[in-house]
Amino acid sequence: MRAKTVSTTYRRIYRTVRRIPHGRVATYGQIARLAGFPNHARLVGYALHALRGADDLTVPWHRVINARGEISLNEFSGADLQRKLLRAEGIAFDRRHRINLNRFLWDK
DNA sequence: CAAGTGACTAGTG
DNA sequence: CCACTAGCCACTT
Repeated sequence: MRAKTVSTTYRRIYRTVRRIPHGRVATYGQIARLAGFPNHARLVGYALHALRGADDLTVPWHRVINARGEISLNEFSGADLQRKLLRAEGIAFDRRHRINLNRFLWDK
């Protein structure tokens, strides 16, 4: 079992992730920046990782992807689930399982 | 307490 | 576009 050490830092990240609108995605770096931790993309990944298995979707973790427009989870840890959730929101994937950030990035 | 790890990224070539 | 790298940092061993 993972100890749920929810620091204020994590809460700040979760709060930011909750702001991502339905049908849009954001990158780890983007969330980090908006949460007030520029250049700490990795921290966001770590925070979301600590969320796996938790009360699903109180935080829309599936809307967070990497800067290349890909899902960072590997096929063994739920990438298909994330794809399914995103598709259900109308987000399209290309042949290589990538998302067109020009179209779906939670922008501006 | 040092070293390893990871849902990252921007820069180079 | 791909491969490799240095920089970042909380958490685990």
